Amino acid sequence: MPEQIKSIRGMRDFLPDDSGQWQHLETLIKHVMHNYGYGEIRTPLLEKTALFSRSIGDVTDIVEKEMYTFDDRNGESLSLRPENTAGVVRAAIQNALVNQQIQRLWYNGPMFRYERPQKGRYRQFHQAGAEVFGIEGPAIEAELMLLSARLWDQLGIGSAVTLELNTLGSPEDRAHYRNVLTGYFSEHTEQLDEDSQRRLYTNPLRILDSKNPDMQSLIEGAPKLIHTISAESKAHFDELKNILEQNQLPYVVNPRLVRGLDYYCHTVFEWTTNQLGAQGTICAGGRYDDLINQLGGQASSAVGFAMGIERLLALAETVNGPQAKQPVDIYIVLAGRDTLSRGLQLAEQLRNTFPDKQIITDCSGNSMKSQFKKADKSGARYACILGSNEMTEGTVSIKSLRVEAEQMTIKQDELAHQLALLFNSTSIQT
RNA sequence: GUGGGCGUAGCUCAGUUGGUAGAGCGCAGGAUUGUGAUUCCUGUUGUCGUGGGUUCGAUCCCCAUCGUCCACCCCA
Repeated sequence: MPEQIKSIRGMRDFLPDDSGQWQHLETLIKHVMHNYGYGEIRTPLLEKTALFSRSIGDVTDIVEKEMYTFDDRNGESLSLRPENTAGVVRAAIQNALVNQQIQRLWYNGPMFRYERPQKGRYRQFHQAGAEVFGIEGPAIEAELMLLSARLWDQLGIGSAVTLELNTLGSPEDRAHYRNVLTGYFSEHTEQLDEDSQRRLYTNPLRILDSKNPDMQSLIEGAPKLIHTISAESKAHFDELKNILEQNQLPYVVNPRLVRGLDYYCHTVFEWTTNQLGAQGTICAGGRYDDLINQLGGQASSAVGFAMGIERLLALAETVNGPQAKQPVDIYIVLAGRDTLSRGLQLAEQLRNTFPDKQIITDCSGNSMKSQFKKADKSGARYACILGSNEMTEGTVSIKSLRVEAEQMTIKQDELAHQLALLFNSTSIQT
C-alpha cells in the first residue's frame, strides 16, 4: 500500500459529528452581529507580510516566528493571516470605509499561526470578531462587551466566563509607562527570569503577565499604569466602568492585562474562563486608535475584538455537555433489491412535500434487522417500509419508532399525506 | 523554540520479566424464512506509528524520526 498523506500538524478536519456545533455557533454569531447592526466583511486569507509586521509589531513572536510566510512567484513576501484586524483595517482603508465614517464590521474565518499545538491552540484556528471605526468614546467599547456577553448567554456559557478590563492609556501614556516599567525592571534584572529578560527589550508590559510564581512579588511592586496615565485617559476608563455598571455587566479590573499585540491603547479586555486549562482566553480585544493611520489611512479611532471559535466550542461542550445530533425524521427501510428504485422515488416525493425534514433512504441492501437498527440509531421518528408485500400491493408501511403506535399499511400515494398528519399530531403534543 | 506523557483492531484500552497479540464497544450474519431494547450464537479487521540498532528471535530493550496530548513560550 502506498504511504498515506496526512494532514498538516495542528490543522484539523472537522467531521459531521462536530459540524452541528460549528453551525450552531456560527448562526448565533451571525444573528447577534445582525442584531447590533454590524455588517459582514470577508477579506483574503493571504496578505502582504508587511501588513502584519507594520500592524502587529515587528518584535512580537507572531510576526517573528509564527507566521506562514513565503515568497510569491514575483518575489514578494506573503503571509497567511495570523489574525484579522490588520486585514479588516487594510480593506477598510482601501475601500474608503473609514474616512470620517462610522463602520461596524464583523468577520469569521480561519487564521494561521505556526505554533506548537496544544489544547485550544491549533495552527489553523478560527476567529470571529468585530471591528468598529470612527467612534471615540467608551460607549462603543461597552457595546462590544454587551454584544459578546449576549452571545455567551445564547451559547449557554455566560456563567463560565469573566470579563477582565484594563486601560493602557493613550499611546503617549503607554510609551511613557513602558519607559517607567523598563526602568523598574532594569533595576532588578537579577530577579528576572530568562523569559522576562528577553521581554524587557521586546515587550516589557508582558512581564506583568508572567506566570512564574518567583516573579510575583517583583511584579506586585512594579509601578501601576493606572497611576501614570493622563487624567483624560483615566476619565475615559472611568466612564466605561460607569456604563458597564449601569448596564449590569459585571467586570474585573486586571491591571496586569496588557495584550500581546502592539497596536492597542486605552481600553483592553478579555473574556476568560478557568475551565480550559492554559488557554483560558476565549475572546479578547481593545482600542487601537493609531492603527488606521499607521497603515496609511486617514486617522480614525477604532476598537474591536476577536473570539476563538475552537475555544468557545470546547467551553460550550464542557459547560453544556455533548450536544445531541439532530435526529432524522423519516428513515426508509427497503427489503429486497427490487424495492430500491421505487424506494428512492418515494423518498423524492416525500422531499417535495417536506423540504425541511431529514429523510434517509437505506440503500445498503442489508437485512431488515440491520436497517431498523440504523433507523433507531439515527433517531428517526418514522420508518417507512417497502418490501415485497408492499411492492405487489402498491402500499407502504409506516412504523412509529419513538412512541408506541400500531404499524399501519397505506397506499403509496397517501404516504406524504399520512406522514403530514402524524407530524402535525405529534408536534401539537410536544 | 523548551520540558514532559503517550502511540497495539474503526473506537476505548489490556498484554508479553523479549518467543510476532486479546477484551469490550462497533460492524456484518443468524436464533426471529420481513421489523429497532435486551439476551444468545457466529463472523470481521492489526505491516503492535515509522526507520535503524542490540538479540538466535523485538510489539516489548536502545537510538532516531513522525504523530498526538499537556505545560512553558506566545496568544484567540
